[in-house]
Amino acid sequence: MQYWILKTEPDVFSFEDLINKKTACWDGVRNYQARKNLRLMELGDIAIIYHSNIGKEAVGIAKVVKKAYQDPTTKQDWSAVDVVPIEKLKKPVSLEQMKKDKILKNISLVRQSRLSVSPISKNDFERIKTLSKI
DNA sequence: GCCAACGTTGGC
DNA sequence: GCCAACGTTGGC
Repeated sequence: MQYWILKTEPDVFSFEDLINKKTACWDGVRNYQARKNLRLMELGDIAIIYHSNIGKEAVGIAKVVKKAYQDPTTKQDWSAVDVVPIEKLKKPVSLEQMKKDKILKNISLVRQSRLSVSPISKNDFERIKTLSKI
């Protein structure tokens, strides 16, 4: 059981879009490190959805419902997974909050902002959940 | 819109 | 295989 952060630009695909679609194919990843992470995802793994550029905040939680398969948007060797929304965070957790937070300031989202799929610890996940309820 | 950080590409 | 040039991402 692993936790992840999935980053998306909300004007391209937002958490609201995910809620509306119910199931989304998480495709378009074109980064080897991110691909590696995608392929490590297991059924039932949990992902924080983070909005980059616009908002710059964690907005919701999703679950992996289909393991990595061929990205349908390309013939090249890239992977996609399917996710469903679990819950919308009551209060989004901003990047600024995470940077200031003792626990979260070292997560890869903060340290390596370009990586679109990255693992986080259960502890980090719980911390984000806690912050979203304050 | 700018720039820093990072990844990728291509010439040697 | 190295490294400079270039492209992309994302925060500010």
